[in-house]
Amino acid sequence: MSAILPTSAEENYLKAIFKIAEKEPGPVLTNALAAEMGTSAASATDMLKRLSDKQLVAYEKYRGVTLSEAGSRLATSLIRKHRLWEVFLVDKLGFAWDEVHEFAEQLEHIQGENLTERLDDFLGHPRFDPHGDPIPDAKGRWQHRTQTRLLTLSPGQRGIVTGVDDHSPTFLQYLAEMGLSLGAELEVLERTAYDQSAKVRIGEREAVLSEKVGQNLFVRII
Amino acid sequence: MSAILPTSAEENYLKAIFKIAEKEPGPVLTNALAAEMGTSAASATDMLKRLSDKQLVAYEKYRGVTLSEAGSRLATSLIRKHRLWEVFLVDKLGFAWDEVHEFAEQLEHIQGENLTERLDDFLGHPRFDPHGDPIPDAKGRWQHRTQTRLLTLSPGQRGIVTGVDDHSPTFLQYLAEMGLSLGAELEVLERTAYDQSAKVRIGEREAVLSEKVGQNLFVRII
DNA sequence: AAATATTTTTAGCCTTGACTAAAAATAAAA
DNA sequence: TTTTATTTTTAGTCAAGGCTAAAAATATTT
Ligand SMILES: [Mn+2]
Ligand SMILES: [Mn+2]
Ligand SMILES: [Mn+2]
Ligand SMILES: [Mn+2]
Repeated sequence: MSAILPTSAEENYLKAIFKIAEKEPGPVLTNALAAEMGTSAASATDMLKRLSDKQLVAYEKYRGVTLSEAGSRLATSLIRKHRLWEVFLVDKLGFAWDEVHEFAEQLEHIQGENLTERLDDFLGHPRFDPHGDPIPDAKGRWQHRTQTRLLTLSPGQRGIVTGVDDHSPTFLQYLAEMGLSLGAELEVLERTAYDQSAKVRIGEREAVLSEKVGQNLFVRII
Repeated sequence: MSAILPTSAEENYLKAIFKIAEKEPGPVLTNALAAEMGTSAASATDMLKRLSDKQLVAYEKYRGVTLSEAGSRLATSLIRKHRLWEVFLVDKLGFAWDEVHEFAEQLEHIQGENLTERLDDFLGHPRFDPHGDPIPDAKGRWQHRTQTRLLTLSPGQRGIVTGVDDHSPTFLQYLAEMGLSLGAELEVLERTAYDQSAKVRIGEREAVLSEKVGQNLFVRII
């Protein structure tokens, strides 16, 4: 029983199912999957049949889909590869954190013996990617970390930037311009009750961050 | 006129045409291309029509095919990427020279702005890949080098290993076991007229190399 | 409970890149 | 110069992964 290799398209769907189920536990619905993949619902249904045939998901018509053990392992491995390649692109090739996603989206599908483990060695076994997302280890175990949205901090509280909940290049570029890279220290000085915007100190600078920013930026309180 | 990106399959065919034409100048025949690609002649004909539609080749039914200017640029760029990734895999990830081809066959197709140039910078602008093959520069210019087959050396002549004409893992592994890596020094001690085998000194060791090895190993005479 | 709205699946079509078998063109031999 | 052999192309088929439009199932209102 030589488990045939999944195609890149299959891998991408598995990853999408994993990500949706992570935020919203329970079966993943066809429309949510299609939206995440940027395809039609009909295409998603097609793919779900293929993944079901390959035992990578448990799919019940009209009821949604969940990953099988094998599907979950594959999705986790894909996320591991994606994030390791992102570390490579930023740490070794010098790309900015908003430039690496599309590359990693391709690189995660490179197949072959030992590549991931050698890359991991070369990078020094990073535990988080350039966006602060955890990198599962070779056995699929996840790092756990307590982080909170900047929005929850009250005036006087300080934090270290640990991640983002919006990975769009525009948001990442905006953060970089504000000096809000991973590891940056900030302190909430004031919060406006009306719109939840916050005046913050970032290193030496002061700035006002909107509710939207507060919602999408993770910090560890110090 | 936004030149649509070629698919991976198209790129592989272009590279195959380039490689055949390199050894055997003139139009490349369908059967030769199919053999190089490991596909049927019918599939090659199909692809030649697609490549011709995209102006990447000049194809005349029954007469063979040659690369257009655009096709030649693409093939050269693909070879550049392939060889740079091979350098990465050997120099940075620590793979052996017989392990990297299949990875590079996939990595060469990764698309996106600046990746190749950043990789080239990171690797220190290597001019040859782990098999001694030249890496064209960003403008598609080729390095030139005088090398000769080991077979042509007479007893008493010494050489430095500069490349191979057979890239099969078995040959590459055999050479590594014999101490014949790139840069290794050797001296021909005797040659047997009957079968063209040669007794050689490799560093401290002595060994007998067959005609087949002599034919597939390139050296620079010193 | 019926009617309506939403979600999901099915049906039918398309492109890419394979394949085999048959036909046509070209090359080699008699 | 015919005949035969080889090479190449065409014709027809398939699977993957998309699409749109129509049908069916499920959920929500009235
Ligand atoms: Mn991907
Ligand atoms: Mn990331
Ligand atoms: Mn390739
Ligand atoms: Mn090589």
